[in-house]
Amino acid sequence: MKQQWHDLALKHLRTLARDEYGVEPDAVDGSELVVSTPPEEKLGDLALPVFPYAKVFRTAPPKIAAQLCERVNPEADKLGLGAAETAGGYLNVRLQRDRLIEPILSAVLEQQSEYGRVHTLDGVRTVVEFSCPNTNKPLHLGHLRNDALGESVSRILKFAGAEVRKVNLINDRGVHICKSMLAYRKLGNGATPESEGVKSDHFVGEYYVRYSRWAAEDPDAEQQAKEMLQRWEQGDPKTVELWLQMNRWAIEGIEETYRRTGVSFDAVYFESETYKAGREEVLKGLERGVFYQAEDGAVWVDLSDIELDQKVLLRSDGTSLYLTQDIGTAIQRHDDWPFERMIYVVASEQNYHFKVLFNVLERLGFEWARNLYHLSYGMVNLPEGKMKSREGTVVDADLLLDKLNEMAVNEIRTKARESEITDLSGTAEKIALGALHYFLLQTSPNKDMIFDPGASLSFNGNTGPYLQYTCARISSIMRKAEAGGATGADSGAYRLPEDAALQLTHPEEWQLVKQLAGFPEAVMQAAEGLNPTIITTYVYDIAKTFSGYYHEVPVLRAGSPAQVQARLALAAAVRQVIANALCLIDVPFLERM
RNA sequence: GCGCCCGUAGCUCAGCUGGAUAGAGCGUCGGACUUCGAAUCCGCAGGUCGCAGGUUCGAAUCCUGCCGGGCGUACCA
Repeated sequence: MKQQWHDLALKHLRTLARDEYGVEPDAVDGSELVVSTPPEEKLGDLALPVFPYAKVFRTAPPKIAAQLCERVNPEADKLGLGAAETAGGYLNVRLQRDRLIEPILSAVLEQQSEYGRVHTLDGVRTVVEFSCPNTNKPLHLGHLRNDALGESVSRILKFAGAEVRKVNLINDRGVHICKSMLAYRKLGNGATPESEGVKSDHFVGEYYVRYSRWAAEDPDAEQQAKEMLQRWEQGDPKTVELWLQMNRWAIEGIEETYRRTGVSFDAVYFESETYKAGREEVLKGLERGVFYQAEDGAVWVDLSDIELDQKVLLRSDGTSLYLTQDIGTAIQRHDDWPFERMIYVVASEQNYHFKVLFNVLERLGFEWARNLYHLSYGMVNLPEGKMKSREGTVVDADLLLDKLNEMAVNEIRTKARESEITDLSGTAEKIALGALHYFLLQTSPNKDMIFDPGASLSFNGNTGPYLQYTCARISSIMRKAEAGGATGADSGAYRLPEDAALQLTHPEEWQLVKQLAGFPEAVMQAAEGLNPTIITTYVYDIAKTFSGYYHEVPVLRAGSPAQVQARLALAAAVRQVIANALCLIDVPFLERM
């Protein structure tokens, strides 16, 4: 509809240019003509500012708007596109409601969970890397932001047509991994997660903490950790065995958290398997003169031509670095599954690292390197400041979820809803997840955010549970309607009465229909900008409109059976779109809560 | 020092490629439950969009310079 108006207005703008101003139609730039929304409902549904053309026509904008209005209206009327009027330099359009309500609602009700799918990225093979945990401790709040972003962006890209492969990279080697191993060997006495009744990744994490305490008092600890890493790299059987055991514990625990949060991967890479892979590529590059070797044997790349520094790619002893390994994994991933784009969801502290990585890959001649993208996200801080592992202020993912769950249970009991739901803990868990993910995705990715446990765990206001509640209310209305048998509905498939447009004349009903129609565009924007915030804002807006609407307009007790049916169909459509949007931001949908 | 990012209401955040009077939530204050679920709704108050210039019909949005904060700038990851 926007596009139609754009084209129509542009066409007449061009004839106007020729007829009245002796300006070549081609001189009228269509990209200058934007279709926006008027600030107030009563001004119309669409707004087209004509200011940009004042200069070409050497005429005041209100006059251009008036002339354009006169020319555009007859055809708009003929096509059923509504009518335009002017307000200063704006051409405001009032759409023809009775011709739009029915097609928009039936599109939602027919396409159901597919409504909102767009094709802007059809077939684009895209790898999304996210999460990337260490195997020495459980996930924390920072990972939750990363996971929420990675999962949500992946779903959004898929919904925009892309072929998405979600990948994880487990950081399972290095001296930090050896630290928890060392502490376990010293202090573990053969304990296991089972024997202690502790979630297995937390069990491993405890030994990392114990190591830190020990190392604070014993300067020899660091040395011992390094020695253990050497033994690991040499393949010492006892070390490898311990490593395997502790990694299994860590990974099993972490996977449990993934299942809990609805996060999953199509492929998992292990640093222990890929850390050597970059070496060969670097050596090849050295041969071709892309890199150079220092006297001590270290291999360097000189990035001063693009105003970056010189970076080491291989240590003087020939071992790999983080950067080296990332070169290897990128190439390996492209071999495994030739992608067009790869998106790394990694915190902003690594901005520099990715600039270097992408540039080095380009220097090595991989043409796909130009389509690598670092989706950088800001730090998650606490009201008291940064999370510090040394000060024990790191917010543990599982504990946070437990706490949210507990609060949700209390809320359900306070509201006396316990008897209404069949699965208390399951429902509470979905509410907890909804609260968490919505909160994390509400802030634009590139910004740092403050996680205030008190405020963010609230279930009131602009929150995930508010959206779930809106859906639960609609579901409740629909259940009642079905029980009453007056709906013409069977199992949630709502038929739209033929005269729906005549029934839905309330201003908020038109507002809702317009919002429903706006969902595909929100998806497009979110996909283009790799930004779930577009979806969170969109879905809150429509939920808020609906909440206000059902407070003042009765659905089941509407004036006539036809109106009841029309309003039910509208409610069903709203619920459908909210559900579709919630799915994109990993907020569970609830029928009851 | 240099590089990148951020600075919008008391607090936490939206604000599409520049477009009409800058929006939410929380918090404060005041209203609405014999009526489709009050995890809701309605209303009041709250802003020199960090500061100063510039670009133009028009700037929270683009450019430059300051100020404040964050993160980098490892043969760590």
